[in-house]
Amino acid sequence: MERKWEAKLKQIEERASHYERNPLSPVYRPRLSKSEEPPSIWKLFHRQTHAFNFVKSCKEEVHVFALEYKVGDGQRIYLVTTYAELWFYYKSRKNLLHCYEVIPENAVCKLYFDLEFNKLANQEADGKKMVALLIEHVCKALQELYGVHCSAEDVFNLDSSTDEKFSRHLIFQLHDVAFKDNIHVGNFVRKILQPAFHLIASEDDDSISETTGHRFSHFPETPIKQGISFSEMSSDEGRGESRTRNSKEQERLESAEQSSPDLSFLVVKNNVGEKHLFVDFGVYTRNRNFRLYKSSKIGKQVALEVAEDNKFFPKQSKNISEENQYFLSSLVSNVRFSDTLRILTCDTSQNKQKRVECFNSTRTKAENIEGYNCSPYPEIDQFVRSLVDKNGIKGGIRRWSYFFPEELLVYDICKYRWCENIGRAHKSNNIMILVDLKNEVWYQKCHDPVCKAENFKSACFPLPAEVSLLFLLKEEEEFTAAETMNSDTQNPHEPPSGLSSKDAISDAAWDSGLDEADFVEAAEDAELAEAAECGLLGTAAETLVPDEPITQPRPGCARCRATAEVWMKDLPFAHFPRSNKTSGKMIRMPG
DNA sequence: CAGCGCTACCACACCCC
DNA sequence: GGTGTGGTAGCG
Repeated sequence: MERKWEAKLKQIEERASHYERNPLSPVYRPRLSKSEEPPSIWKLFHRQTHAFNFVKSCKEEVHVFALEYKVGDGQRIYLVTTYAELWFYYKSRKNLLHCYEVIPENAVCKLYFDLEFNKLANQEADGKKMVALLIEHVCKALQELYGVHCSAEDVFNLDSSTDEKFSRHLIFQLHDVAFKDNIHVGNFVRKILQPAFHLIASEDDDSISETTGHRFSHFPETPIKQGISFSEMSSDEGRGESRTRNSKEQERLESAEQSSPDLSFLVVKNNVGEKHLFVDFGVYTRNRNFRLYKSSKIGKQVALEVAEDNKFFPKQSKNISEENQYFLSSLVSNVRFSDTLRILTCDTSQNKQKRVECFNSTRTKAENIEGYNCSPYPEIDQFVRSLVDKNGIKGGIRRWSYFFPEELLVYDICKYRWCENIGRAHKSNNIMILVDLKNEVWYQKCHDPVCKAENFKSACFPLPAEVSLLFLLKEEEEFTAAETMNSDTQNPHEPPSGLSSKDAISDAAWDSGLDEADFVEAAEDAELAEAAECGLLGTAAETLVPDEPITQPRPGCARCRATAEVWMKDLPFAHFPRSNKTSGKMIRMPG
């Protein structure tokens, strides 16, 4: 034990001395680029939190993907890149064979399903018919609960079946509609399939896998909110309009309750004969990994492909191939903000209860409901509150939504209605404050139909220093600069001298997105063939970004700035998505 | 050196009748 | 015996 410790200590000292001999170049030297091409972003991380922290610090629109790399134990590493760059390397299907989208917690996303049953245990089951019936039921539910119209033509239907197992993914391509996050999707799915739980519970008490409510109805509970619409004229809560909407909902609910749908087609048996549902409810958890279109599980051959009975066909585009369109459609968290987008929510009854209690306990204070209407960025919430607390009017945050692609936080404001467009407060329409985390600016839009019609967007104002990522990072850099290990960054592609070859490879993987030539070369290297087989583009598992930073950020360079992800991990803004277990500072939303 | 986020299950403590 | 709690194996 002691010897091990001494060896570690010696290793650290050696490394420290190396960094002293090779101090960090103070000047930022951009990498040589062929033309005006956007820079490559291709980074691998062992830890999901590090990957998300890197995303936060990246100016470009990047996403986290999980790659399986070890047969058997399902171990994964995390890749951060753009959709376009991933597709560039991914499309040939010679590499990156086992990729998963990480559906970021708290991010707006599409409605999706994972469906499966054992064919041997359910020989009479007609999978295609079950899918069609499910889609029909879901569309009906969307119509009745949210007034959202859709059909089987809006459902991207992916098949991953084998001889043993029927397996599908459904990704709903709703028009200008999405869910607040995948937890809300899960609540919605559980809600609309509750009669099926009853079916299992009544027939077989041993295999209840989900707790159920006591009411036996079609869609047992109306969501507490119907989702704000960024387009509709709305939404003074508790006043005339929302009351009108609520009574409409009541009508929908009542008509739904008159007849209970037959969901018996959802009941299947597992390989030991226990009853289960065709729908997998385990896929609605935070940061869920969801297998990509054309990826297979490691150790298996079968990839997700367009199902025979798929009825969704993406729009033709000049610039984007059909396959790429399918790929983009399959991505659950690929939802961009737009003025006309509606965000659906679906709370559990427990959360509703909490919300009511919270509201009752704080309403006398006429304050915001702390803890519920807070985003995972408390500093930014506070700043937004300060923006809407002027001229004796204390506005509040009614709700927030997060759009991962643009890193955009959209705050719906209550009480405070001052609109820059008309130079006064709106009489009946609320405003929005949008915080663009990428560009560190905020601006105002509003729900007023006239302002919307002219696509009004206020001027952009910089976020104040205290909530700016740059500021926090700079402080942290100054703090750590003296004691941080430096390395030679003269050429990002050239590993620091004096390190082991293993470290050298690490550095290359650490610092660069492979360009096409690199990629081909790497993939053809016989020694790396196995790793390539695992889909790692020739960067074997041990060549990943280590937890310790080897390069230090170069001031002014967005990409290099980002490599400080390790230093960032304890900063407040880094706790979104949720930070790792050890920090435990993340405010988790109820539920 | 190295995944993550759950849920079901178990052991145990504590309480009450 | 009922209920709450804390740890963990194992699943997706």
